[in-house]
Amino acid sequence: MSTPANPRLSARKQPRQQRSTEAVAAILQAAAQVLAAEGAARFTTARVAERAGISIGSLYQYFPNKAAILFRLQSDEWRDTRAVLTGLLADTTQPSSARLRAVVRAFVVSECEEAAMRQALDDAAPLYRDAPEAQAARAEVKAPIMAFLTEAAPNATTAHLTVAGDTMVGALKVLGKALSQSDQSQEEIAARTEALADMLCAYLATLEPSVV
Amino acid sequence: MSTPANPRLSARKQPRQQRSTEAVAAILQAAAQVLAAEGAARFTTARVAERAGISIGSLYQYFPNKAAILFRLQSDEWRDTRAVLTGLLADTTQPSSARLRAVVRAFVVSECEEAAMRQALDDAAPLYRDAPEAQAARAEVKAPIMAFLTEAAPNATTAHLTVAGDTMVGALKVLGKALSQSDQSQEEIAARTEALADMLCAYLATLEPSVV
DNA sequence: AGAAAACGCGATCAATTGCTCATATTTTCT
DNA sequence: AGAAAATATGAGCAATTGATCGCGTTTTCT
Repeated sequence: MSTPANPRLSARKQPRQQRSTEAVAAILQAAAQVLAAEGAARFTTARVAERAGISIGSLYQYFPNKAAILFRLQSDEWRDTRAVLTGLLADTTQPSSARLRAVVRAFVVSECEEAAMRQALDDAAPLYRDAPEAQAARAEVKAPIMAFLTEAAPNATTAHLTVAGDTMVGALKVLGKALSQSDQSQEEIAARTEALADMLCAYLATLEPSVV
Repeated sequence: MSTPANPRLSARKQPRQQRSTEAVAAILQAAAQVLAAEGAARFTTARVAERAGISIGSLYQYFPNKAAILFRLQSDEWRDTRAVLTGLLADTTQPSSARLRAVVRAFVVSECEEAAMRQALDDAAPLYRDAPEAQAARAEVKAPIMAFLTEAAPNATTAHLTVAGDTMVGALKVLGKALSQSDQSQEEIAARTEALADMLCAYLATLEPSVV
C-alpha cells in the first residue's frame, strides 16, 4: 500500500551456463557498488549494467525488474546476518548475557562496514518491502532472536518477548546508523557499543530475574 | 551523499495576502493526504496541486521544490512531538518512571493514527534528510529526551546517556511501526505498549540505581 | 555437422516527473 | 481611479527511467 503493487521479485530465468552465472554475479557486485557510490535515488538498471560491463538486455534476462536486484542484495545481507546471529546466540556454553554482548559487538562491526550501501539499501526498501518474500525473509532473521529470548526468559509474557525482540532489532539498527555517521571516534564507537550491550543485558535480566 | 545534493528547503516567498496563506495551508493538507493515500513513490507536485485545488505554478511560488513540502510536513510533526515530549518529561511532580511510561503511551497513540502518512514520510526522508535544517530539527526533538535522562540519571556516562536516548527513540519508532501494522488487536497493542514501558523503565533504573 | 537452446546486445519506446515562464487576474496602495 | 505589487494559471520543456524486442552470437546436445 505504500508503493507500486508488489512486482514479482523471483528470478526470471535461471542461469545455466557459466558465463550467465558470472553475469549475475557481476550484476550483484555492480549493484552494491552503484548503491554505495550513488545512493538509492540514482540507482538505475542502466548504471548497474554499465558498471557490470554487460548490456541492459542481459540484465533483464536474470532479474525481472529493478526491485528484484535490490531485494536480492537485501536478501543476501539477511542471510549472512541470520547466520551470524544463529551462531552467536545458540552457543549455550556461554551465559545468555555474554551471547547478547557478542551479538551487539558483531552487529555494530558489520553495520559500520559498507555503511553507505546499507543506508541506500534501506532507502530503497519501499520498492520491495511489501512483497511476501520480503516479509518471510524478515521473519527468518527474527527467528533466532526470538528463540534466544524464549530460552533466556521462559517465563516472560509473549508481549514482553515480542517487544524485546523488536526493541533489540530497532536499537541495534539505530545504534548502527548513529555510529556509521562519519564523525565518530573509535573510542566513542566502542563506548556506545558497550553501553547498548549493558542496556540489553539489563533488560534481559528484568525479563527473567533468575537467569542473569 | 545519499541523494541529490541538498536542495534549499526554505520558503521561496512569504505569503502576504489571505488567499496565499490559505493556499499554503491547502497545499500542506493535500500533501498529507496524497502521502497517506498514494505513498511516497507516487507523491508528486502535480498530484498535490490538483488535490489542493490550485495550479502547479502557484505551488512553486511558496515551495522551492518537492523536498521542501515534505520537509515542512515532517517539521510540523516534529514540532508537535517535541511539545508533547517536553510537556510530559518536564513534569517533575511525577517520578521519572511514570513520566517515561506516559511518553511511551502518548507516542504509541500518536504513531498509530495516520500511520500510513508517517510511513510514507519516512520513506521520503532521503529527499531532505541531509539538509542542515533537518539535522537541526532532529536535534531539537532529542533535546527534551536528553534533558530528562540527564536529570534522571546524573551519574551515568555520556555514552550511556547518548545510547539511551537513541535507543528510546529507536525502540519507540520500531514499536510504533510494528503496532500500526493493521493486524494488531487493541489488547495486543496495549500489552506491547506496557511491555516497552516496562523495559525502558528497567533500563532507566540500571542507569541510575538510586532513582528507581 | 547441424539443430536447438541459451545468451548477449543496445537502439528505442512510452511514461513520468520536476519545474519554468509568459501571461492573466486580483488585491493593495496612493 | 490608476499604478504597482501580489497572486494565479497551466501549457510545455528537458531530463530521466524502466523495460522491451528483434536480431546476432555462442554454447550445448545429438
